[in-house]
Amino acid sequence: MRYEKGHKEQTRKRVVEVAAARFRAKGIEGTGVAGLMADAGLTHGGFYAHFKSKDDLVREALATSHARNREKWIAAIEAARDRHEDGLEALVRSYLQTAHRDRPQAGCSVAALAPEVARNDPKTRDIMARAADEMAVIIASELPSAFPEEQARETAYAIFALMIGTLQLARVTTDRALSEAILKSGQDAALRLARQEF
Amino acid sequence: MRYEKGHKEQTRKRVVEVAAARFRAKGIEGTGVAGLMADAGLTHGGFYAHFKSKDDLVREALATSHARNREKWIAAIEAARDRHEDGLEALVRSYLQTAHRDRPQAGCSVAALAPEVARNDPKTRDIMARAADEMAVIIASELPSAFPEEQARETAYAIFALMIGTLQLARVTTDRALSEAILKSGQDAALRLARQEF
DNA sequence: CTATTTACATGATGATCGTCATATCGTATG
DNA sequence: CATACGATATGACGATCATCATGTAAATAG
Repeated sequence: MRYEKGHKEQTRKRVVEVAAARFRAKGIEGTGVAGLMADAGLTHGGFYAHFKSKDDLVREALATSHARNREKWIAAIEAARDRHEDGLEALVRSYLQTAHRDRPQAGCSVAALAPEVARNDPKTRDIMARAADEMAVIIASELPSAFPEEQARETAYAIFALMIGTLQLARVTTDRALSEAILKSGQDAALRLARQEF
Repeated sequence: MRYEKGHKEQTRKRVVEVAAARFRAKGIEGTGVAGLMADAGLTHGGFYAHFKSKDDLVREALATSHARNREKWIAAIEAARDRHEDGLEALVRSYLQTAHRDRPQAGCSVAALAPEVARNDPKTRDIMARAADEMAVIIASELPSAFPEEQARETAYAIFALMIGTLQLARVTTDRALSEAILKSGQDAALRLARQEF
């Protein structure tokens, strides 16, 4: 064998990682296979030894982005717990912050790619739909216990929708002060939805 | 002159109209100049007699989509007023409905294109940012008068963010029942935000 | 009724797209 | 130490991309 054992697997992982970042930064259609491989330190030729198509990579990259973000969410909540603070508030403030707005390549794939994925095939849409559902489950688990279960799930989806919509509006807005204000509005509204009684 | 007076202007308008629909349906990068012109019943050659670049058309198409949607919003509110119903509720329910989810080509350009526009140049981003601001103004004007002005603007942005995020999640979700439930969650949450006291 | 004008068509530019066939070449294995 | 293997490179495929130079034809101006 030309390379050490496990080299191919490692390379594959690196390509998926690079892809996950580039898709979020430049869009799926905006990312070419050649540039992708170059970013991973390779040429375009080897691509199809790893993936059967670009769509195949798209699905894997979406799953990877989601897994990473999910970990961040859980970490943010647990860190808040350790400081005896509200988990959902920590999550919302961490999500709707300037750093997240300015670094889509490392951020939420739903906020960065939802409309583009919505135009994709059902298999790819399903990956993001499942990701969104998992996010909603996490949010629901941090809602005040006063929420009836059904209401919790619905409110969780609404809070997640508010989060991605707010991040997108903040990213579109060129006026820096207004963009910050939008992030803050989103934070406040999300927490109001979470704390609302029925 | 080869064609009657005003023919060129009419053609240009038709191209912008077709573009506004295609961008929302297939994305900006997903829409080629050739296909666009074919849709308008023309060949690709004449394109640059009308627009100095594709980016130029993108900006015009975004402005057109927004203007159309703004009219729809105002019409929905006024129709509700005539029936002595709440304008904002009518707006939210009209926006977060199955027909809008299933017809992005005729729907809100912010929900369909925000992340892609966020990656575009500032001039293009500004067009959408201004559109979003106008939508927020409309929402704010329909909020209960109990809202202090500053709070109204912020809540309006949050409601709009919730609306676009909800529509996107509903479009990604392949499970039809869940997609409907997401739309309903968004409706309820938006109205809760609107009716909340401070 | 002819000449001029101009909206659009034809066709080509070089770039980049996704995909694949084949060549290379270093290392693990014999 | 030689060899066979396999991970990646080279290079090409046809398609499509945005853009532009030039050709054509028809309606208006004279």
